[in-house]
Amino acid sequence: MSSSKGAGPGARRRRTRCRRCRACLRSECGECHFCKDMKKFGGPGRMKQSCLLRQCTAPVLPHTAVCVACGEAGKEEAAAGEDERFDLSLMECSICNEIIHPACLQMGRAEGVVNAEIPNCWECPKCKREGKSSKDVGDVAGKRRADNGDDGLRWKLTVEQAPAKKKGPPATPPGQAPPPEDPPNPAHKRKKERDPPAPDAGARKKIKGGRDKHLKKKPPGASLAPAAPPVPMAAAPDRREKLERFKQMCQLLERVRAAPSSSSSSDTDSESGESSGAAHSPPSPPRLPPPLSFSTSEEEEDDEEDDEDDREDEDEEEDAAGPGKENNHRGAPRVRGGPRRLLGWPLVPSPPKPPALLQLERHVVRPPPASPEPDALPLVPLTIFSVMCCDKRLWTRIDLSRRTSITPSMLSGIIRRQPASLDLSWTSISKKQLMWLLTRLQALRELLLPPPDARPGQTEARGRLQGLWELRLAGLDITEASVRLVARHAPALAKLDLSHCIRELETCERSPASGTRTGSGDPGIRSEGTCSAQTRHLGVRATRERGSQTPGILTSMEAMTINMSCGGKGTVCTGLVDSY
DNA sequence: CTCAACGTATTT
DNA sequence: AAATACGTTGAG
Ligand SMILES: [Zn+2]
Ligand SMILES: [Zn+2]
Ligand SMILES: [Zn+2]
Ligand SMILES: [Zn+2]
Repeated sequence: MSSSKGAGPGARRRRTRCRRCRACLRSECGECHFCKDMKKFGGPGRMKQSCLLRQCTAPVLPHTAVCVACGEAGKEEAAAGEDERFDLSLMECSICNEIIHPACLQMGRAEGVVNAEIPNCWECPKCKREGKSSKDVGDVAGKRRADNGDDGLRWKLTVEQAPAKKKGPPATPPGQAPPPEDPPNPAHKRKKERDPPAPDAGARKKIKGGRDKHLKKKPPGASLAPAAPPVPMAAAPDRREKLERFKQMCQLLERVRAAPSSSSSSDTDSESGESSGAAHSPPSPPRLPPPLSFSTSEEEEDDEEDDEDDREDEDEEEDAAGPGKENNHRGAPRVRGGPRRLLGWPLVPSPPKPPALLQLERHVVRPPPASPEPDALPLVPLTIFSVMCCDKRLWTRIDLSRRTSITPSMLSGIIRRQPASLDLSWTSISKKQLMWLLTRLQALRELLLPPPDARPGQTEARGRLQGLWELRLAGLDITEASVRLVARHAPALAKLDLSHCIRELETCERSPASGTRTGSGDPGIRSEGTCSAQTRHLGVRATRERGSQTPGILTSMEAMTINMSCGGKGTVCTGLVDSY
């Protein structure tokens, strides 16, 4: 401690908004919680927080930040190549908080692990060498502790807009910051736990601190970098089966690979296997090998109750990484940063989706190892494997339901894949995590945007839920007002799951009688049928009452199925046990 | 200096 | 865990 000047560890520099990301560029909504607190919107101004819709997704170091070693600012603009650019930039360690030019490190920058989701953020070589992990934060220089509510979402979000296309180099356009994304955080669960891993990143379990140091894989933790070590997978007994599946996948890829995925090369990052999640997919095309899921050290077995039948493997195909070269062990500073590992296995690849929207190519990971296009790839198993792990086309659906814990790496993986379908039911995902996801999932974000055809004076915005036909809100403490909004904005809704909702909803009164009409709220929904009390998931079939005075509600809907079982206050369920 | 808000500390 | 409160830093 005490190492250096006040600037060292002691004075952590506060990050500020980048001013360039989508969030930074928009105006305050004036309606969110924090906006309402602002004096300008009539609030008391005590919270002093940024508008929720303006949460910067790529917070940057203050302009006044300087290198702890040489005292100078970042000079990336003066650099020529990518590497030099990195060497001359200022990097802030998420563990010890020191800000330094990688070039000013005598031990070299090779051991540092870059967090590609946050600009100028890494786990410095010093900390890495000492085996520190995000968990150790706090001891450093006696300042800052990480124990506090640090959930890992330290620097708010980052997402970003559109960097230049896939360029190879860092996306740092001239004078600007890269388009990072950011780390999520696991938060919740795990009550205390001490030592081991994970402060912010998901660190899981109790691995003991004692020596993990150089265990082969990196200690979980950090949401940051994926393990970098190239760990050659040693052969293991049960690995055989995995290899088998792996082969199958390769074959499948062969078949599927028709699509040119020039997709982000960066995407190919290394992923190690990591957790799981299973992806289901529509019945269609080529079928992948069985579910299989593997996890790496990260979460894997947390003692929790992850149980699940499936997962149990542990592997790590870790380095599948780099397509090609990538791991450079010494020498190059690598950034394996960004992406943490995988989420799971795709059960079925989505049909060779045309290159339709290669949308967000975001994530520019530092070392853009030019990744060969899949088509051009030599049929190297590992390489193909890594490509598959990140190819967005193979991840149209991601199912993390029932996972007891949603880790940062999972969130990161979700964002990188931009799935068309994402199931997070029963995950107890935290509000922060959900917010984090919402701001960077294009599809969901668009869902909440005003309709493309909305006109200024238009009072009754139609929204983008016109085609929504099923909505599951089970277990939520949803209000009647919310249900009304749903009914109003989702005219095509055919199935609505409100089971396990604690509060009493008047929308569809639950009375023993059948064919009763709705309660006071009456959105024009009438329930009918009989109730089978013992059934846990019985549902209520409600039919829209014709001529309801509530205009717009359930319009165009002849009937919809509403599951209101297990509601609050000992209410009696009404209706038919439907097909739900 | 003023205004915005980050990162913590306290409360709920 | 989430909500609230606020000292203080950072941009202009
Ligand atoms: Zn707002
Ligand atoms: Zn920003
Ligand atoms: Zn320096
Ligand atoms: Zn450090």
